[in-house]
This record gives sequence, C-alpha cells and structure tokens, in this order.
Amino acid sequence: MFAQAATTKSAFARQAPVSSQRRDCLHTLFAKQPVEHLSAAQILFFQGDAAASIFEIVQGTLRIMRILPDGRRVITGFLHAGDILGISFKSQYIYSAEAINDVVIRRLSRKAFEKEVASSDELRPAVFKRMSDEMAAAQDQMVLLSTKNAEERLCSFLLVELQRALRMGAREAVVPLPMTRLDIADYLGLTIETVSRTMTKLANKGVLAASGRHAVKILRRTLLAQLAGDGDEWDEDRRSAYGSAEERRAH
Amino acid sequence: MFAQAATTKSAFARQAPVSSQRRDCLHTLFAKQPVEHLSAAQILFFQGDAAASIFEIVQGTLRIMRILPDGRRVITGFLHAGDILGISFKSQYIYSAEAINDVVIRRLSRKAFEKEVASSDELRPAVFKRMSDEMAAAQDQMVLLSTKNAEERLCSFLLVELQRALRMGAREAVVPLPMTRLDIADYLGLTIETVSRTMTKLANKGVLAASGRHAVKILRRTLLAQLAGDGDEWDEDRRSAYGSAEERRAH
DNA sequence: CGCCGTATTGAAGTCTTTCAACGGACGTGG
DNA sequence: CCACGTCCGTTGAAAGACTTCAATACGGCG
Repeated sequence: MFAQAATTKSAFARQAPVSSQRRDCLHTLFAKQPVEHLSAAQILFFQGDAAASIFEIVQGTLRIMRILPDGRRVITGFLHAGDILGISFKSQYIYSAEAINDVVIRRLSRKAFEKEVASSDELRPAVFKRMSDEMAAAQDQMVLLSTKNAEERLCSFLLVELQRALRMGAREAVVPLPMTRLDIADYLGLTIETVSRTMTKLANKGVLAASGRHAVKILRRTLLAQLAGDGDEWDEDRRSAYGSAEERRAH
Repeated sequence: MFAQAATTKSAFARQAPVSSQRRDCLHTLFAKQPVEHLSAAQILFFQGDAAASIFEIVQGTLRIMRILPDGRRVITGFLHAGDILGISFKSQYIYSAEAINDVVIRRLSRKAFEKEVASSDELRPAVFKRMSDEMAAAQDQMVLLSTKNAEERLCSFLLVELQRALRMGAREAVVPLPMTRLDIADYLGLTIETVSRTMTKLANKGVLAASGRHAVKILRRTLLAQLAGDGDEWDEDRRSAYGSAEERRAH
C-alpha cells in the first residue's frame, strides 16, 4: 500500500479539467500530513459546507459537482492523483466532492494553508498559477458546453484523459474511465444514451475500442484530436483574419 | 467626463459573470493610474498576447471571448464598470477582450501588481477572493450551459444583469443591454434567433417589456427568478434528500 | 429621407433527448 | 462453480428543442 501510494504520488498532471498541474512546491505542504481514505461514493464535502480544508489527492478519482434545486446534477470536473482541491474556495465550498473509486487524500487546514502561503515567496506564485490553470480549464469547459456537439465533447474529454494517462506513465494509449457513463454525461452536458451512442460511433469509425467497461483504447489519436475540434488551438494566422470574420454566426 | 467617471467608479458589483465584486482595496491600486479610452468594437487585447497588464474598468462594458479555429465564438463573460480584468491570467491572455461600447479603463503592469500584492497583507486576501468569485461565476456558467434550456438561460442572464443594475443605483427595474443579440447568444450558447424568440415569449408572458433595443424593463421579477431555475440555490432539505435522489437522470 | 446593420418572425431540418426494452457484467449466495 | 439478481450500459423509435435558412421589419445614422 505504501509503495503504491508513493508511485502514485510521483505522478503529475497538466491541463486537466479542474486543477491538476505538474508536481510543484505545493505538494511539499502536504508531505507530512497523514493520509485519509475514502471509499467509492463517499462524499468528501458538501456544497455549502464551511470550507475548512484543502486537499491533495494521493490516489483515486473524485467527481466535483453541483446539484440544482430540481435535482439536476452537473459535474464540473474530475480530480485525479496529484491534483489539489479547494484552493479556489471561499468561506463555503461552492460544490460537492465525491469519491468515484477508492481514494486516498491528505488534508491541510485552510488556516495553515493561508499562513504558509502568506509567508512563502515561493508558494505564492504556485498558488496563483494553479488558480489560473483552474480558470483556464473552466473556460475550456465553457467553450465545450457552448459550441461543441456530442462527438466533439466526448473526443475532447477522451483526449484530455488520454494525455493525462500518458503523462502518468501509461505505455499504451488506454484511457482509464473509473467514472460511470452517467458521470461522463453529467460532465459533458449530455445524456447517458448520447454518450453511449457516440462511443459506439467512435468505435465504428475505428477511433477507439472498448477495453472493458471502464477503459477505452485509443486507436487513432490524430483523428481523435481532429474530432475534438480544438484544432491547433488558435494560431497566429487566424488572429489577423479575425477582424474580417466577425460576421460569422454562432454554432 | 471626470465627474461621470467618478460616479461610475463608486459603483460596485457582486456575483456578476466574470469578475465583479463590491469595491475593495484593489481599486486603490489603480487610483493613480491615468485613464485610457476605448471606442466600441476596439480590442483591448488578444487571446495569446503576452499578459502584461491588469485592468480596472472605470466605465463601459467589455466582452471577453474565445475564438475556436473554425471561427465559432464563445463569450465567456461581460465586464462592467468596477470590474477588474486580468487577475487570473497566466503569462498569456487566455481570451480576448473587446469593448462593446465606449470604455474607460485604468491599467497596471502585471509586474507592479504582483509586487504590490506580495508586499501587502491586505491586498492578498482581496486578490484571492476575487479569483474565487471568478471561479464561482465560471461554475455557475457551466451549470447554465450544461443543464438549462433557452428560457432559463436568458432569465438567469437578465436576473444577474438586473441585480447589477439595481446595485449600480438604478431606480427602475430596467436592465441595460449594451451588447447585441449576437453577443448574448454567444454568451448563453444559443443562436441569435433563439434569443430573440425567447425574449418575445417572455414579453408575452408579461415578465418583461422591451425598452428600446438595448434595454428591457422587468415587470415580474419574482417570476423571472423562478424561470431562471436557480430556485433557492440549494437548501438544507435538499441536501439530506440527495442520497435518495441519486437515481435521477441528467437534464 | 433613405440606407444598412440588427432584430424579429416563419418554416423546415437536425441533433439530442426521452421513453422503452434488452443485454451484459459483476457480486452474492446457494 | 454456477445461478440469479441487480445495476449499468446499449440500442431502437418517437418526440422535442434548438438551429438553420430565408424573408421581413425596425431603428439609428448619414
């Protein structure tokens, strides 16, 4: 168990949905904290709870979500090993966090965290950067939800998760999907059926192949990236052309 | 002009799309900076530009947006007088900012800003809070885009803008809409036609009445709030009921 | 006063959702 | 070790919401 946690810890992430960057000095803050365990479906905290702690995820995956008064659920992100959770909170948690599988975390009190950050000139930029990355990820998600169709959404999601898996040291292009289809649907703003249908469509196209229920193997990564619709992420040429392209319509 | 700018400056905002809080000590940073003027449709900065400055909006409205490679545009927020722009940036701007009408801003170099923040124990929490508010707003927008239909989206938007107008000292329930329908559409993830149709539907219901092209008068504020679908924003009852409500489907 | 860009309205089309049934995997218990 | 039940995922068909295409109307500005 210890060895396992150690290897997981050495993993890092970049560009993931909510807050995951490469290992930085922030992790040293948690190094001495004891680990805590959560089992699948266990809730770490509720939306509206007093935001007392900041968490480092050592192992496993969490979903962070909001529930609307009428019961509709929105998943605003998935958090994996190496991610830090709770930096951008106010006095109350703005969403709920729930374990998808078995999760190991370390906890730091908000007070202690703020004290450390105030006193360290090295920590401050790291915190700042992390929040900025979180914000950028949130913007990406808004773009996805505003303009992308089902196929583009799923491809975007799979691409990000694939990149994460590869950074974690995966040797094959296999994307682990510990969450259920409903989680994916609630994250992408689709229904479970549409996710399922789109997945089989991608399989038929030869983009991917199911690898058990909770993983997919990516067969054509370039095609996946094209279908994701992010293209080359805004190149210089497009920029100068922008002015004349203003009349283009939405969607 | 000066007097006008002064009154505008005393305005504050809370809970607006991207970054607008009540007046706080951050504004003192800009007090000595000279004002700059932008005319309608003028671009303050481009997505991808080196993020050299932080801005305080003294007057007017900006749209912040991202352009996808294929030309699709997403507006991730509108910024009004009193808002501060650019705190959550990395080394490059993650979106473009463009004036909707005539805009007055003050500018502070990123370097100077960071220096001030590092040295002031009062400024740091203010910056932190602002970024957290921005994050919360981004999450709200994700919820809107994920789960809400056209009517709910438009009502949510109008409600936020109405609250802002009232805080700014508006005596009547009139929402100024300096942006075009296309802007609203790109912000809400809809088409211009759907925005238009939904607007007239709301007028027929007696919720609002057009007041020229760039303003609407809200006639039934409570109904507007109900139609926005945010309800009472997550009450305690619902929370305990959540566990048993897990089987609910998306949308 | 007339023009041009913006907004509204109508009708058809498309994508996703909804409703419904089936299939398959996993875990428990016999 | 297999049987069975349950949960999750897949597939099909119909319905619905929004988009798209197209024409018309409004409103500000020269």
